[in-house]
Amino acid sequence: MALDMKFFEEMEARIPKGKVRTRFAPSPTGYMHVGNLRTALYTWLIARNAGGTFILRIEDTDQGRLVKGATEVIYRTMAECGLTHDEGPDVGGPVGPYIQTERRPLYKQYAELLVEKGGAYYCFCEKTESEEDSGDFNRGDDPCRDMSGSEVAANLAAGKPYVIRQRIPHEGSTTFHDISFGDITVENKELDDQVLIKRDGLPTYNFANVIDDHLMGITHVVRGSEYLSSAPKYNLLYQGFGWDIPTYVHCSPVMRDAQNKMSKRHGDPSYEDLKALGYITSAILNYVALLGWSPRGELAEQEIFTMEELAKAFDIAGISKSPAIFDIEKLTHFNATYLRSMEPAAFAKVAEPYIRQGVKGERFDAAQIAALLQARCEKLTEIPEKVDFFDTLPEYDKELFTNKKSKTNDEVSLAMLEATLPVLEGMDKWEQEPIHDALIALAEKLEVKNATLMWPLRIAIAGKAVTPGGAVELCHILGKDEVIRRMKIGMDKLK
RNA sequence: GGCCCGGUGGUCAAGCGGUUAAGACACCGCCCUUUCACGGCGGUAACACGGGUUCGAUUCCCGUCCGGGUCACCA
Repeated sequence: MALDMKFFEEMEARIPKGKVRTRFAPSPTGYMHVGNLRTALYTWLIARNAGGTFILRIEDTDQGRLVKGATEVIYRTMAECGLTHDEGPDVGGPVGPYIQTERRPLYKQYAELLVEKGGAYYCFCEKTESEEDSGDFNRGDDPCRDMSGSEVAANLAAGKPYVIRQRIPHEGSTTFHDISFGDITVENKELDDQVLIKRDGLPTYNFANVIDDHLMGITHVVRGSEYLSSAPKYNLLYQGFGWDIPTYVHCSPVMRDAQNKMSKRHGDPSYEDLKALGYITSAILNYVALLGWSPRGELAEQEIFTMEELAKAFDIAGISKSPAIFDIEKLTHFNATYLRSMEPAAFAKVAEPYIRQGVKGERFDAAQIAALLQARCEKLTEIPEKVDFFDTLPEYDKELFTNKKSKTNDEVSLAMLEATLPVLEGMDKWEQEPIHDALIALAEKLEVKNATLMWPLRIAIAGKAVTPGGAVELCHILGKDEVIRRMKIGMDKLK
């Protein structure tokens, strides 16, 4: 069992030094949930904030959970979100490969190295039910732990299946440092001799992670707090190899409510789902960034951040230790804010497909409708039902003509429409300004408030109480002939 | 259950021994107004509880309670 020490030296020589290097290491499950997205974002932010390197690594050591097309979801999401990686399976880099199954031989060699150094041992025990049931089988009592070298060699030679386990000291305690949780100390006897190399020869997550993070020169390990309790074992592993321990940044989970994490099983939305619900990427990212992190000092009250601003402002000290409940209402607020702050042309572009769901064909100008919508929609998906009246005048009740605040009833409404009809019919320039001026002038002449004149007109041409835009805007978009046609229908209702 | 972590309005959160305890979402009023919105202004609402330490605790320590995580040949 001679180890090729030269190989280890060469691997060591490849590791970039002296710069911040972070990595996002998802397993390809085909589903980017919000917590994942946030971890990816924070990881990216730490790298960008420090002018460092951001790496994408695919952790696919679980044979049973492979999902086809899952890595594509990851690439697409990262690209859409602007979480660009400097090294990864698709772009390469100095410490590849970046897919764990392609690194398979590596883990085995390092496990053997660790055995050599005394930090691990071969275990030939059967995987038994009783072990799980009894619960009082202490992994420190594993009979293989102290097996003689010759016996191990004999078993190996006989082809007996085995796993490689980490040898945790029975005595003492281990302290690790997390940048937001501080020092955490655990008694070694609380730790078990976890499996490093599985019976199938593939590494466990816990082992592959340490090997890869070291060989890829990762300086900051960002991950969910569910790994907090296995962190001491990681430290022992690093120590066993004699490697530097990276900076740990553990993040508390994103919750669906006070007691449950967001999960696919509960039907909680993933990044993709949120987009399908009408949320835009920039708003999602901004909201997620603030879900568990907040800026300090000068920026403490700022909520709207571009990715650049975020990269500049992001500091690890601002990461929260307690779990945060995902509040879709607040996301909605961010979404609305982002939609409103877009350039009108840009908004028209993202809104158009949704407008066309409600307004078929090219009869009406989508850009004009978009202009009315911009201040009135929080989610893109609410657009179609807001604009459906353009195509066809809905069936409506004449009750709508009565509005207390506008001082209208059937009688008044009819009078207003009768007075308005000839004015509009006489207009030769069908533009917003002239229509507006003519109607305002008419209201003044009739000595009624603007609303008294506008309300019945808007109801007649839209057939619904709530519309994007007022009577003038709607008249303009609908066109003269259609307006007059709809007004007459309204008047008939009122007679 | 053992071990680890956390606990400021309904939610996200600032605060780091002395504050009228920020801000945002949501909610409620008012203003603006050709509907609804946008925008503007204002309001309701919090330091889990009990002990310490201290001249003084939301801030520090201990206990209780509540919540989360973890105890896999899953990640």
